[in-house]
Amino acid sequence: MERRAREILSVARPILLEDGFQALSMDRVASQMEYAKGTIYNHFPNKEEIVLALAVQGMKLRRALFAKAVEQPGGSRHRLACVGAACEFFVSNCFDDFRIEQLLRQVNIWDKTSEHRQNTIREYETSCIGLVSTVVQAAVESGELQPPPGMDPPEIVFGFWAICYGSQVLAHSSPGLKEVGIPDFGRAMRIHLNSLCNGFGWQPFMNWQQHIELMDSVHQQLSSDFHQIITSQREDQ
Amino acid sequence: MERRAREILSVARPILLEDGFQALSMDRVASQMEYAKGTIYNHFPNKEEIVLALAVQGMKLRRALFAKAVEQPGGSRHRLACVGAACEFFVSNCFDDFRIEQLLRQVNIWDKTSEHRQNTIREYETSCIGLVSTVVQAAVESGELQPPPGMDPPEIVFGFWAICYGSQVLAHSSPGLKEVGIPDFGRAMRIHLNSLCNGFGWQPFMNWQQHIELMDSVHQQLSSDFHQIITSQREDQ
Amino acid sequence: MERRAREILSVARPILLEDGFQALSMDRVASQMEYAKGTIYNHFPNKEEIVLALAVQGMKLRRALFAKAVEQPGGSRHRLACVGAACEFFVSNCFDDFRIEQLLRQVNIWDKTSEHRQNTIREYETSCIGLVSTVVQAAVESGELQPPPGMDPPEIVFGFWAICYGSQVLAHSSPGLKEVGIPDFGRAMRIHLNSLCNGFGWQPFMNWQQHIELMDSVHQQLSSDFHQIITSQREDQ
Amino acid sequence: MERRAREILSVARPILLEDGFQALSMDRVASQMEYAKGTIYNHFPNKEEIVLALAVQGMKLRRALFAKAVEQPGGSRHRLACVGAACEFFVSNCFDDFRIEQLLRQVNIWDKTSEHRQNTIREYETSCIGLVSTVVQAAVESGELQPPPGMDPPEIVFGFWAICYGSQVLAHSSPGLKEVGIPDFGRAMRIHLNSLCNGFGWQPFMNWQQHIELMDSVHQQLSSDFHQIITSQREDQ
DNA sequence: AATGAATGAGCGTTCATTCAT
DNA sequence: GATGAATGAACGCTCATTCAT
Repeated sequence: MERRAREILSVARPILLEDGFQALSMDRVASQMEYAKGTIYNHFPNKEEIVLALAVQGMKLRRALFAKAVEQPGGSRHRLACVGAACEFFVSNCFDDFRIEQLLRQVNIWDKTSEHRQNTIREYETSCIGLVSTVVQAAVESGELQPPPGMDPPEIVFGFWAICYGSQVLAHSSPGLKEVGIPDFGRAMRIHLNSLCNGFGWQPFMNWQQHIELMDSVHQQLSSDFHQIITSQREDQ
Repeated sequence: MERRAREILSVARPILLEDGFQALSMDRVASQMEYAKGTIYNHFPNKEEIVLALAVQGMKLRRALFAKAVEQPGGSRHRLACVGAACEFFVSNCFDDFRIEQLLRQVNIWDKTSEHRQNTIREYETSCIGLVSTVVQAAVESGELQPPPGMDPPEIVFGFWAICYGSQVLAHSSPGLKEVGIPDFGRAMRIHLNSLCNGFGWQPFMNWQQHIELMDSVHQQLSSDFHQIITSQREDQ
Repeated sequence: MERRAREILSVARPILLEDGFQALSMDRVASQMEYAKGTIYNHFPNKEEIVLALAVQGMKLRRALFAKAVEQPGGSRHRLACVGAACEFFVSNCFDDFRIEQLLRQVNIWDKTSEHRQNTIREYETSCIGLVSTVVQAAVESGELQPPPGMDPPEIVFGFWAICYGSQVLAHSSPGLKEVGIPDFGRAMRIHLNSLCNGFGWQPFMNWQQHIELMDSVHQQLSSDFHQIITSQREDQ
Repeated sequence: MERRAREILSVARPILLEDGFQALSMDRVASQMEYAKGTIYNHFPNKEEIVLALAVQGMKLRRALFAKAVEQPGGSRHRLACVGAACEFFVSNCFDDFRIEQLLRQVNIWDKTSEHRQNTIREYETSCIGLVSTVVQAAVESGELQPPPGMDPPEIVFGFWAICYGSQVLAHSSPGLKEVGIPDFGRAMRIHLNSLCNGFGWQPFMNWQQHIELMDSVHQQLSSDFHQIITSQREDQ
């Protein structure tokens, strides 16, 4: 049944997160639930598919957050801040999902998985970029942003995405960021994102204080919406 | 004796890169070289240490490139471009090392490794950030850069680092970046790095064309130096 | 209902032939047809029974060929040639059936199968020997053959059967028969069968050229009959 | 060590013979000896190799018997009788080896085995045919045998081989040979082999009684030699 | 009659690690 | 210091069979 698959995923998730892909074994999953190993294979043909299915859960969640952020009213830069808030919210509240997504980028999972689930993953990724691109596109159309010639919205998005992704990964995997002189990576990330906007001449110009205030207010505004989204999504999982 | 260790690493490296951490086993390493499994254990107490040792090789290399970049004459923004060139050069010519470093950020390797080698890794990372920080520091001191108050050079570096790292990882792990609308991620990365500089008001201001020209010229200038460095370093490995 | 069983067999057959008994599993059969695993168990209590049922199909076919061969007019030696032609035809055109029969002689199938199907198999085998024995019997009665005292027709048949069976198996399983110096095992087999006849003094004596000519002509004569038989039999399967 | 391999084979052999290839599992072998499963894999990379190794033992033995038979003095037909005796002796006293050899002809073993052991098997087979061919060759050269034109010694051997192999297999796998009317397949086989000789005009002509007497006497003569050979060979195994 | 989820023992294989030589 | 046989738990996966629906 469908419920069975969700149970399997809910058992597999903590194993994957706490002890890594290597430690995720069908034996271990089976031993932690009431069903036998063979039963798990009726739902997932191999453990890689389990990881993919877990990743899909997270990507679904994030896309929902992004969709909510993008649909906010206001100027393009304000809406971009909303997306940034969605990003921050996602990493804060769904950090596990973020880490699972990271896994996909590292371990050799793709070879053994069905094309169907692979496509699902790709669609979610594409769709997230697309959502943010609409904000950039709106900025261009309204004249708030004049990107370098030959630079399309997705390429602009790529920069923000790289800062967000890179910051998060480095922050959580670099041993002793504080010792190096980066005490609050979240604040640093916000400032960099804002500076990048300014660097592109994205109107209205904001100094770092204005940006941080904006981010805080946006967070407050969307917080309950976001919580509602992840609550309802997780009920389905 | 020391040579033995290097031989082991040179056998382990392609296994790790081609088939992943899971596939790296002492058995397989031993079968591909003239020494027995037991001998390998005399040099590396477990396979995680091998991975760490491989990572150290790469980080040594990159620090050498960074050192060369940082010692270039010229304005701070020009020197930062040199560091950028070093980054690009590293990923182009030492992509394997880059991937091994990524591995460290994902797989559960740290638990089983000696504190000594862990510290070595940390020192190289700190040292790289430190090198780049000197450029930022110089920019601040010369007045070319006025960072937001409370933002120290390492935090500035963090932004550039995040863009570089994030871009590379996303570019090499996102299925179908081109389909999404990002045909040349290298160019996009350069533009974003430049925009970030501009966003911080780093003098002299540069538009994207000037920056790309600068990067190209810097590359040409340093190319042979860089090649010499990786050649000599690899002889030692 | 009966058609269902035939469908199952037609799915199982290529699996058995291409990948062997080990690879034949109820799961695999079910996955290749429209019915579920449980349904298959309603028709065949285990996979051994499927193999037996497949073998019966082949043995039915061969007996039909033998019956046609034996009913030919002419001298006993001519009729024996007809049986030989049936053998050759069977192996050429129903090689799969021949291989399945071989399987029965090797794999431990008998323990798990019903006595009923086992008896069916035995009856077909006995019946084939019986058919050929009638030819030998006729030869004895007509005086064309004087077998050693105490040697009954079935024992004579046994020799021919052994040459045919042994030749076929050796030819198809001996790696590199040609390299050993046996370029055309079919021709060799014919000569040996003829020599055995001559050795028993079976009248009329034939040299090897006459025998091969006889075999060729008999083949031409019976070919269309044989084809008709396997066509009609296979419709029933 | 070498002794360990022999121990493994001696455990595997009865499993293979009593319950078939399917039942031969590394688990079962390990459970029946003092060494662990992993140890077995140090000697044989998979179970197919074990079967091949067992087959080699038998083929070595048979070739030794053939070599002894062939080196007997006397006319070619007498020496051929010696080979026949070797065959009969082999099947009587090394029936297990004969059955293992049969296995090779049926189950898909070749795919997973090393080319080295495969070649060993082929060499033994070729070598056995070669030994018998020398007898045929001698018969031709002495004028005792005039084979059909274009029929080389190995092709002659093929006929005898087919009768021997086919008879043995049919005798041991046909359910109820006696019921069919073949009470003593050994006697039948002898008569057929003799008739085949006569059919080729192999001199001196022998009737079935003379042949059976010859075979009996040859058996008595060689019996102790043969026993000695298998005893000494089995000590090495 | 048909289904197909569930089972769980079993399979072939791997591998980090130990340790006597 | 080097060896490599030995270990034995663990792994991913299969599959004949059962049985409630």
